[in-house]
Amino acid sequence: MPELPEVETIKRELEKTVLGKKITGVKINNSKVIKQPGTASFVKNIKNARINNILRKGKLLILELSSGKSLAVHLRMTGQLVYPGDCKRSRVSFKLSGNKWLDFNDSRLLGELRLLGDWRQLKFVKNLGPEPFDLTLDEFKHMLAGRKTKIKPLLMDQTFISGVGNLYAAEALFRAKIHPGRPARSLSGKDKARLFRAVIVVLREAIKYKGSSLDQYVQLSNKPGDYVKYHKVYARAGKPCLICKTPVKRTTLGGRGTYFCPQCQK
DNA sequence: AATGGGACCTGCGCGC
DNA sequence: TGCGCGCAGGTCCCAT
Repeated sequence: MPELPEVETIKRELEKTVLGKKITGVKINNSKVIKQPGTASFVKNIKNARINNILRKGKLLILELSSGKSLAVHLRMTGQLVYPGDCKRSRVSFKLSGNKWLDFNDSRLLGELRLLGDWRQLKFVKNLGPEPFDLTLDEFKHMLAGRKTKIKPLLMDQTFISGVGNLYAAEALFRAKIHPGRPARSLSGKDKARLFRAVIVVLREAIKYKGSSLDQYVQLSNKPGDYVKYHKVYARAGKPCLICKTPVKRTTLGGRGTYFCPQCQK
């Protein structure tokens, strides 16, 4: 489940390996993941373009091309980018100068590839909230003020802040000792400060360890990320809280599995 | 504004 | 051993 740290990890590896390379060919094994434009036009318009710049906006990866177009990649749940790839399980593979392939894998076909003129015009991008790293504590506090929503779904709302998903929301709330169901506006100043710091720390640590490979996420090199061993609550239902030994609880909030310690998180 | 549901999808683990 | 089922969660969309 790629969130900000996973996508950032891939972005940094792409910069080291494929930046400046030319896309010399495209192999499409399942056109379902190509949302824009049609298949033929996608192939025609991406061929012979050079990868000029690589960006990340929230969980969205953007490859700016020499043609003036950009390739936007959203991994959603099970998307992977692998380089060099082998084309075996890929939905779409890009042949790059040097004759190695960049594979887009996606077992569940929920991921998205788009080739477009100006990625800034994408609705998803326009609606994105600020990156956590770009915020000050004061700004964060103001954003929570008056919000009735439960804090965990709010953290995961990409129009509120961008990049936090189910896993890192749970980890940040645990570290901040805040119950995931608390209305956002009920948080005290100190709560907000702890939460803000926890979000930043968790994301930074996860980037440092190259992401969490619980499910399908892998780094560009096809190796798993190492952050799972530093998880404290996610997917630990019934296991003792690492602080107080109370069994970790699992509930559903906003339709998502939610893990927390009923003793530590108030 | 907030909330809840369904849709998109496939692979996995579970119970029987 | 095999089968059906629920579930995993990122995003969009619709209803209330």
